[in-house]
Amino acid sequence: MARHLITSALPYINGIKHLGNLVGSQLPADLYARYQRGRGNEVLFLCATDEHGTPAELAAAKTGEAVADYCARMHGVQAELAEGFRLSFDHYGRSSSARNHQLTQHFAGKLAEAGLIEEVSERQVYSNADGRFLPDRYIEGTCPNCGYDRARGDQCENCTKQLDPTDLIDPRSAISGSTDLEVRETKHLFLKQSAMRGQLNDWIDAQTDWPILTTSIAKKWLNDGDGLQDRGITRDLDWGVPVKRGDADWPGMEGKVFYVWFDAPIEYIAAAGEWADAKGLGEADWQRWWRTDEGADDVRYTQFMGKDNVPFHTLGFPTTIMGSGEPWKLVDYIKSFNYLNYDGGQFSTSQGRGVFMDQALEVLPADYWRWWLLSHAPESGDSEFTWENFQQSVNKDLADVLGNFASRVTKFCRSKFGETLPEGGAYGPREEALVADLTARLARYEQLMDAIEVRKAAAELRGIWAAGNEYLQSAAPWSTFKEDPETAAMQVRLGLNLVRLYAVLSQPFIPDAAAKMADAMGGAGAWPEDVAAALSALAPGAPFTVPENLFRKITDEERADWQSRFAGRRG
RNA sequence: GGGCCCGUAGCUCAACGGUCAGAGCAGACCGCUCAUAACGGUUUGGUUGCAGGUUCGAAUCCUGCCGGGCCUACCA
Repeated sequence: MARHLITSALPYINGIKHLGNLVGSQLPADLYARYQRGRGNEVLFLCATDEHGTPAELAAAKTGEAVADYCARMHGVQAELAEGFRLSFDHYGRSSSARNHQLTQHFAGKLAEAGLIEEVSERQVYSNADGRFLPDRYIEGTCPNCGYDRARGDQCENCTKQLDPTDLIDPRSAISGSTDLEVRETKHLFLKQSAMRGQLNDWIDAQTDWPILTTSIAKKWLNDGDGLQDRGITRDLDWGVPVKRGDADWPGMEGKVFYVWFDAPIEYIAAAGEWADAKGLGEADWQRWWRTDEGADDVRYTQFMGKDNVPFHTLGFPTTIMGSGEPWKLVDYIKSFNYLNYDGGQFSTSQGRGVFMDQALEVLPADYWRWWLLSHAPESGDSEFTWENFQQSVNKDLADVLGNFASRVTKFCRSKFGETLPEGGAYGPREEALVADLTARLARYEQLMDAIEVRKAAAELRGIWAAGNEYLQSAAPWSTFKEDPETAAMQVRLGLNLVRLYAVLSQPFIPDAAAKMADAMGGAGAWPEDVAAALSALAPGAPFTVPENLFRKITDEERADWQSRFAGRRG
C-alpha cells in the first residue's frame, strides 16, 4: 500500500478566500487525497491557516480584537468553510501553533549551525505614530517618476516603476496617514539561499515531470540577474514566532519574530505533529510521515499551490529542509496552478469582485462548485469563470448526464420490477462491449488522476457517466421489457450496478452526490479492480432506493441574479 | 526594461514533428419516450494570431511582429 503525504498551500488568515484561491490549492489537493484514499492507499492530507504577518495585525486592529483572538476566530471561519466544501483534511492546523513555534526555532538553530544564517543590519522606515516598522508597501507617497500621489513604497501602481520607500516624495504611513516617519537601523536574519544554489539547481533540473509552470518559476529565480538572493527571515513585529536558536535566546534579536515565508512552510511539518496530538498519537506516528530515518522513506509527498507560492516551495522551504542537515522528507512533486479570473477580470478581495467561499455555499451546495472548478482548473494557463459557462456545465454534466442517469434507471426499475434488483437474463455482445469500453476508460481515468491531470480526468469521468446513457439508449430496456422481461431485468441490473460504480469513481470530485448514490445502492464498496466484477457486485434480490434528484438545474433567472450580485462590492 | 506562459471551431479546451487538426458545450437534422422537456445518433463549423525560415513533412521547432496574462524577490 502506497503512502501519500499531501499538503495544500496555507490560506492566509486574513479574510475569506475566493474561488480562485480555492481552485489553486485546497480543492485539487482534496481531489488527489480522496482519490488516493479511494485507491486504498494510506494518506495524510494536511493544511493550516497561515496566521503571521502585518496584514493579520492590521486586520485585528481594525476589528478591535487582539491578534491572537482574531486569528482564532478566522481560523474557525475558514475551517468551517473548508468543511462546507468537503475538504477532507486529516488535520487543519495553525501556523501559530506551539508545534510550529518549536519547529521553526529548531530549524533556525540548525540552519545557523550549518552557517546558512547571516545577521544583516539594514535601514527600514519606522512610523512613530504607528509605533512600528512599516513594510515597503505600507508606505505611500508621491511617485518621483510620474507624480502619482498614491504610489506605494515598493512600486508605483500607476507607472509600474519599482521604488524604494526613501524615493517617495512626502511619504506617509498607509496605516495611519502619519508623516512622522524616520529611517532606523535594525538587524535581521537572512537565509543564505545563495549558498544552496547549486544544490537547488541540480534538484530542480532532476524534476523532469513537474509542471512547466513550477520549474520555470524556480529556474527564473535561480538564474535571474545575480542568481538566487538571500532573503530576510525575520521582522520587527509582535505577532509571530519569537526569534530563537533552537531553545536558546538569540542575542540581538530580542523582540523580533520570524517572517511568514520562513515559518509557514514549516507548518506543513508542524501540522503533522498537531494531527498526532489531536488524535492522541505519539511522536513516531507523525514522524513516519516526515522523517526519512523514521519510516518516511516510502512516502510520496505532493504539494499543491497557486503560481504565486512556487518560489517559496521550490527554493525557500527546500533550503530549510536540505540546509538543516537532518533527514526531513523533501517534496516529490509540486503541482502548481495558474489563476482563475472572474468574468473578464480578476477576482478582487478588496473590491469584493467575484465569488467568495462563504457566498458560493449560500448559493449552491459544494458539489456544483467542486465540479465546475475542477473540470476547469487553470492548469495550462489562466482560466475564466463566467456564469453562463457555470450554468451550462453544471446543468449538462451534473443534472443531465449523471443525475438523470441515476434517476431514469432507478425509476424504471421501480416501476417495472420493484425496489430490488431483478433476476434473470444474461450478458450479450452489447454488455461485453460496455465492459470493455469502461475498462479502457477506467484505466485512462486512473492514469490521469495519478498524473494529477485534473481537467482531463474530469473529462474522462464525464465520459464514463455518458457511457451509461449510451448503453441504456441502445439496450432500451423499456422496449425489451415488452417481449423479453428477463433480458430487460439483466439490462436494468447492469444499469443499477453502474450507479453504484459511479458512486465510487465520482467520489473524489463530487463527494455528496457520490454518497447519495452509494446510499441508494446500499453502499459503494471498494475501488474496482475489475469492471466486470464491479458491475455484478449488486446481485439479484439486493434492495435499492430511488434517490432524490442528485442535482437541480440553474435557471436563467438565477444566473442573471447572481451575475449582478457578485459583480463587485460584496454585501 | 527583463523573464515566463498563452493565442487552435461561436464558447471551454485536446493534440506538442508524421494517417482527412480532435472532444465537450452551443447550432442544425433524425431517433427514443425509461428519465430532472432528460437521453442517443448524425451533422454544420478551423488558410491552428500574422509574416518568414528549418524539414520529405510544422498547430507542433527557429526568427520577427501583433494581442492577452503573469512574475520581477518587503503582499502573503
